[in-house]
Amino acid sequence: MTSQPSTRGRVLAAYQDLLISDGPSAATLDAVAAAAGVSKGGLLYHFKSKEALVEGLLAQLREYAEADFAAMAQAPQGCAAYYVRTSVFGNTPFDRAIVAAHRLIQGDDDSVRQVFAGLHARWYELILTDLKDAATAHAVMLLGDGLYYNAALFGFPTGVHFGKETQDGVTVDALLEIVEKLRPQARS
Amino acid sequence: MTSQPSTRGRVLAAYQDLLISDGPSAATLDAVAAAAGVSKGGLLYHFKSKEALVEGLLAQLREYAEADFAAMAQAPQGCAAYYVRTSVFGNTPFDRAIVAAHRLIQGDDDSVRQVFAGLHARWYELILTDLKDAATAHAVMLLGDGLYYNAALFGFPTGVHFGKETQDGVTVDALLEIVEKLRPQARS
DNA sequence: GTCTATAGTACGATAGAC
DNA sequence: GTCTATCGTACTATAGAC
Repeated sequence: MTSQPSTRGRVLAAYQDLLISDGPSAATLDAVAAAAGVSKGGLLYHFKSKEALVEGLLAQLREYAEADFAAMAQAPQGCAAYYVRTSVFGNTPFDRAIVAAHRLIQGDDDSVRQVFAGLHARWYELILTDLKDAATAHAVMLLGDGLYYNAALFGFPTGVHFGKETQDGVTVDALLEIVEKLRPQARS
Repeated sequence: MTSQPSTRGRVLAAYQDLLISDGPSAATLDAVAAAAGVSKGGLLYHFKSKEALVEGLLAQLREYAEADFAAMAQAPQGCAAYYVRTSVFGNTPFDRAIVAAHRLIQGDDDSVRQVFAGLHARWYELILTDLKDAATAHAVMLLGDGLYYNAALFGFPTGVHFGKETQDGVTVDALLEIVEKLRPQARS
């Protein structure tokens, strides 16, 4: 029952949205409070400091991540294809949490880096289970990373990038075909 | 003759180093001036504003980029392999300029984004010439992007990451083998 | 639980001496 | 060309009324 629009939830959502659309420097306490419809004092009642706001964001990210790991482990297309496919920004809650947190990596806060390092380790583990070969697994992860970083850094001008095309008319399906080529063939 | 340690050059180098090691928020005018061994007033004589500092960084980046495009077009191993290989952080002047500028993308400055968009377009063009197929070219670029972004965002704890290994014992050579697998075979 | 008012600090930039 | 001193602003966070 955490999904009701409590003030705390509205503040967190506003912080996330500001990070995604305008970057960390624009996500000041004033701006977040205004976007959430409360005063700065009201915001600081729920989150005692800016660091607490970040922690709130990361806690939410970790929640979504656990659910994603479970889905990935059971994905019928295999973990590798699942990873690449979901590396395209899809505007899901998980995607939004990732991109928002990504924008904080440059900052001084080392805890954000650590969270992403942990996510990466889990993903790699799953892909390796799927593909067996370390180099291939690494290559597939890098491909997905490239997709995600491009989205996170260069973003979605105005809601574009949501479709299937990633660039120059190249579709995700075309990328997935390439990933399948890399899958070690069972000798028959 | 731009390589002599002029004050202007030292300031620019100090700004670059601070961006790479401590991020944008640490690269204040005070910090840059101190690192370069001048006062803030002295710094501002050479660069009238912080924006001018960024422009100086980008000008340098563009210079290095032009030289890299030329080398890439003539690379014996082909453009695709060249791109992936040089996407590993190698501590070259070009690498350092790229990583430093990358840290500014999150900021408000749109000019940094545009420079990287331009670089990407040129690289893609060269790789496509090499590989002929758009989807494959895109995949190779994403692989290189992933390498570079991981380096730029998570960095080099203390000079590590300079060797051939990128992660979990996976070498760049192993990644290059995978790229070669993707190269469309000449029908014989 | 939410507000206003304000303290304290850090940053970018200017002015003017040397 | 480089320095010191200073102004203006924007931000985080606290204190206390309601």
